[in-house]
Formats: sequence, C-alpha cells, structure tokens
Amino acid sequence: MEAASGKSNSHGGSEMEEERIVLESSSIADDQEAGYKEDIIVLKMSTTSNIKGSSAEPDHSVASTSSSLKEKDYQLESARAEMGEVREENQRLKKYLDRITEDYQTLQMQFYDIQQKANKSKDIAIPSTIKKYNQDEESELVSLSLGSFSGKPKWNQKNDKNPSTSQGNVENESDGESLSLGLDCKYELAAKSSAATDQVPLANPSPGSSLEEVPKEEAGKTWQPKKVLKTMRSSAIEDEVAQQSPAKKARVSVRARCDTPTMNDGCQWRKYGQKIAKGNPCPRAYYRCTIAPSCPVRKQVQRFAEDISILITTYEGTHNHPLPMSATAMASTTSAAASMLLSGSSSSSSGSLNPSTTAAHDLHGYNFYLSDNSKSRFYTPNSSLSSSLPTITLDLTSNPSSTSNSLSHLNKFSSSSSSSSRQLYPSTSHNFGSNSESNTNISWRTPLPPYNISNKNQIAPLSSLGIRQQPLQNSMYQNYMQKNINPNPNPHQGVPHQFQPDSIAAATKAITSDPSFQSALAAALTSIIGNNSTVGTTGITGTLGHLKQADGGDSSISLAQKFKWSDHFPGSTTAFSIPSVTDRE
DNA sequence: CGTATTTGACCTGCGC
DNA sequence: GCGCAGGTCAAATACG
Repeated sequence: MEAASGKSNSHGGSEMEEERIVLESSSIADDQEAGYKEDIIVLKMSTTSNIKGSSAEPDHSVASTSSSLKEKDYQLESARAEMGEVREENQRLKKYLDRITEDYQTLQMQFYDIQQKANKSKDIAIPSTIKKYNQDEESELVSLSLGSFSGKPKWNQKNDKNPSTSQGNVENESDGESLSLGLDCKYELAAKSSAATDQVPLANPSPGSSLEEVPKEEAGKTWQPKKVLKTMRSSAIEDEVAQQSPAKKARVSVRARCDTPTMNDGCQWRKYGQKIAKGNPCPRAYYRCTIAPSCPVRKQVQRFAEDISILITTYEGTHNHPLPMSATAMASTTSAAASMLLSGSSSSSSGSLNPSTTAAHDLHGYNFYLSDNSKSRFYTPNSSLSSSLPTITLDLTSNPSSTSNSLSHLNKFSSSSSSSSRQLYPSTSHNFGSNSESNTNISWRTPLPPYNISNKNQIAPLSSLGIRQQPLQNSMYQNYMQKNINPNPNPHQGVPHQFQPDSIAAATKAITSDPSFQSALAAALTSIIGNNSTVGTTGITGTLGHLKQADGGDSSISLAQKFKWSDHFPGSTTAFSIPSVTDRE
C-alpha cells in the first residue's frame, strides 16, 4: 500500500481518480480494525473504479499517452491487489463477527433460560386468561425489536433468515411505517417457548404483517375506554386483569426542557383529565393515545416543580398500533427504556436493577433513573407520581456523565466486540444528556427556524454522539425535521415537532445501545462484508438498511430501509457514517 | 356540528 | 374505617 501510495504521489495529479483510489486504499490500512469502515471504503473503491472505467475513454481522447496508460494499469493492478487484501481482511472480520454473533446468541439463550426459570413459578399461578392479557399489556420478558416484528421472538429467528417472511414486510416498510425499523417493545412471556407462541399481541401481530395489522382482537384484550372499562372494573375476571398490572407495568418518564405545554412526540393524544398533584403547583395533565381507539398508552405531562422549563412526560403502556413516523423515535426510546426496566426488574441476575430500590444507571451514558417513585433521591416528577409502578426516567436535561464519543463506541463495538460475549450491554458512552453546557458542539443550538422554540431542548443528538458537527449534518437534521413536520397528519397538535431532537437522540441512543441492535449490526456488517456487491451507500446507513435482514428479513428490502433510515434518522445515519464523512473532508 | 378540552365528581388504592 | 391523593369519567364548554 505504501508503495502504491508513493507511486501515486510520484505519478502526479494527471489521473485524479486513480489517485483517489490509492489514497482511499491507504486509508484502509490505517483503519483495519474498523470493519465497517473498510467495507465502506472497499465499496467506494469499486465505485470509483467503475466511474473511472466509464470516464476513461473520454479522458483518453484528451491526453493519453502509452506511458500514462501503463501507469494507470499498474495502479489498477495495485489497487486490485489491495482490494484482494482488503477482501481477505473482510473475510476475517466476517468470521470474527460471526463468532461474536454466536456468542451473543448463546448469551441470549442463557439469559432467557434464567428468566424462564425465574418466572416459571409465577406463570403456574397465573390463569391462562390473565396470561394472555399479560401478553398484551405487560409481561416479564421484554425484548427490543429492531427491524420487523414477528410472531416469534426475534432472538430465535435472527439467524434463520426467512425470505418469505421478510418479503411480506417489504410493503410495510416502504410505506413510511418507520416503526418497523424502530425499536419497539415486544413483550413476551417468559414461557413463550412452551406456549406455542400465541403471543400475538401488541405491535407484534404476525410474522409477515408487521405493524400494519392493527390487531382488532386486541380491542377486547387491551385497555377499553370509558364504559367498557367501567364494566371491566366491575367484572371479577377483569379484576384479575387489573391485578397483574401494578407489578409489571413499567412507566417511562422523560424529562426534557420544553417551553410548550406538551412536548410533541409525534403521537396523537387526547387530554382526558387534569389534576393538581400534591407537592407541585403545576397541574398534571392526563393524555391517552388516540391514534387507535384501543391503544392503552397514556401519558402524564407535568412541569417540574423546581424548574418550570422542564417538562416531565410519563408514558405508560405500549402502542398496539402502527405509529406515525414522527412518533417512532419517542416510542422506541420509551420502549427501550421500559424494556430495560422490565428486564432489569424481572431478571434476578441483575441485582442492581432491583425495582424496590432506587438506582441510577448510566448505561451507555443514558441518564436512566430507576425508581420506586416514593423515595427516589434522583428524580421523580414529584413524589406523587403514582404508586408502585416501576418507573424509569430518561433525563434529557442534565449534563452527560461521560463524554466518550460514539466514534469510539463504534470502534469499540467493531474492534473490541470479542468481549461482548461477556457484556450484555457493551460499555458505551453515548451522551444523550442533552442540554449540556459543557457540550462543545454548539452548532445544534444554532437557530433551526422551526424548532428554535425549544432550543433548549435541542439536545444535539449528533454532538452528543460525539461527532463533529458539520453543516451537512445540520442540514440533514433540518431536512429531517422538515420532512417530519409536513407529513405529520396530526392537526390537533399545535405544537411543532420541537421534541424531535430529543426523541431522535434518545431513540438513536436506545437503538445503538441495545444489544439486539448490536447483534443486528454485527449481522448486518457480516452481510455487507459478505456482499461486496452492495453499491451506492456509505457507512452504516447501509448497515442499518440491513437490520431487517439481520432480524430475519432479506436484503432485497435493505435499500428502501436504507433510505428510510437516512431520511428519518439522519442523526444516527450521520453518526454511523462517520468514516465516509471524514473521508470526504 | 363534530371534535377537543375543561373541570367537577367519582372511583380506587394506600396509609394511618 | 377514614381521609388523602392519584387517576378517570363524562357533562359542559370551547373551538374550528
């Protein structure tokens, strides 16, 4: 490589594209550890080569001597040689990733074994009807689903890619159903394996249909509005249903700076009540999701007593319907947080996540506070925030506790993932803690016209990822925001999408820190490495596009998803595209 | 006129 | 059992 590079330099600048190939090849040598980057560069090389090939003939007519042609050939040769080396390296990395993925799968199985054992006794005592309800509402086991939803736990099907299944998802994914790409919470009974997978529920309708199916049957199983609920209350049977909730229902409290009465998370909410809670002069508003009549999700909105600018939004429940694109970020975030909480509380192995105590977690740099509400010393909206429901708080207002950047995270992920077999949550340090004044990446707070209302809330998702802020990224972000403002079919929410940055950031963080994501990422990288034919994409944008594949889909849809991701999550996309971004600078 | 919000009443759970 | 507080209902009201 060095030789090639030297030759390129000595050759002069007559063949710009040749030079570019060689330079990029040498950058491969610099970053051999970063498998994804290599792959990107390889793609870039081949692309560039193609470009060169197509443009070669016109160039020849201009100034082509035989010597320059020889030089060209030589450089082509060397470039090809390097490509071969890189391919070898890719193969090596591919095997490496396979091994990691296997390790991860093994760990997952062990994890579920443990949970199954822990929950088996409980399941025995629970009537089947309640069991079924639990599947709808809450349950012990929570999994984060990246990519498509399926009837089967995705853990099991992660590796057995089922083309037919994924084919069925293509349409769903291509019609703006971005949630299918987002993180969402899938609640699964621990005894899922034994129960012939009648765990249909929630956003988990059927293997092929993803979210598009609004489960009609669930209307009867999940929360029923108004009088129906009242009837349920009086019913002894449903009393049992009510009993199961308190212990297992998780709530996710999002704390963010917001100047508007309610932060716009993209969902459609209907206010159904308001109360002055004790200890807080600010009224607490109660909302329920109105996207689907049977949606059990509710949220409480209240201002923080000690800082009016902080809005506390507490989410409860899981959407049982497709979400608008703009709502997926927050839904994903809360789901991920809830899953953290639930898995933590249900897992006896994670002693630190005892729901009966208060604990603050800096997992992956999140400011996650688990609390039992009554004695939280970290934060609860106020002490009155509802009884005994375990609550996890996403603090999007405080300073991040650590400042590692995502680049290091990505590198860590790609380079040190051998240790991931031991880490359920590989240590990452994304700081979505938004509002950090110490954050050097101020550019996100530069006025973004439609969103400057909540500028305080513009938590610089990218900056928090530790990525250099580029004008490009800003514009991408703005594009994203604009795209999501316009298509929002919600005329009832007068509040602009001022919370999107938080949502995106948190969602991105949730996604990237989720083990399943990492597993999917690994699989995706593997698939990319295996398919050098992938063209026209850069960075993990392409990788994210393969998440579906990693989750049981096929690669034929990856392109559409790719664009989806890049459209909808420019933050994450840009974040993962670091190599290409830096390359082009 | 349809839909969303407001708000007082009511229900429920919990602690004493 | 009683009172308190959180949560919800539903009639009244506001709004487009």
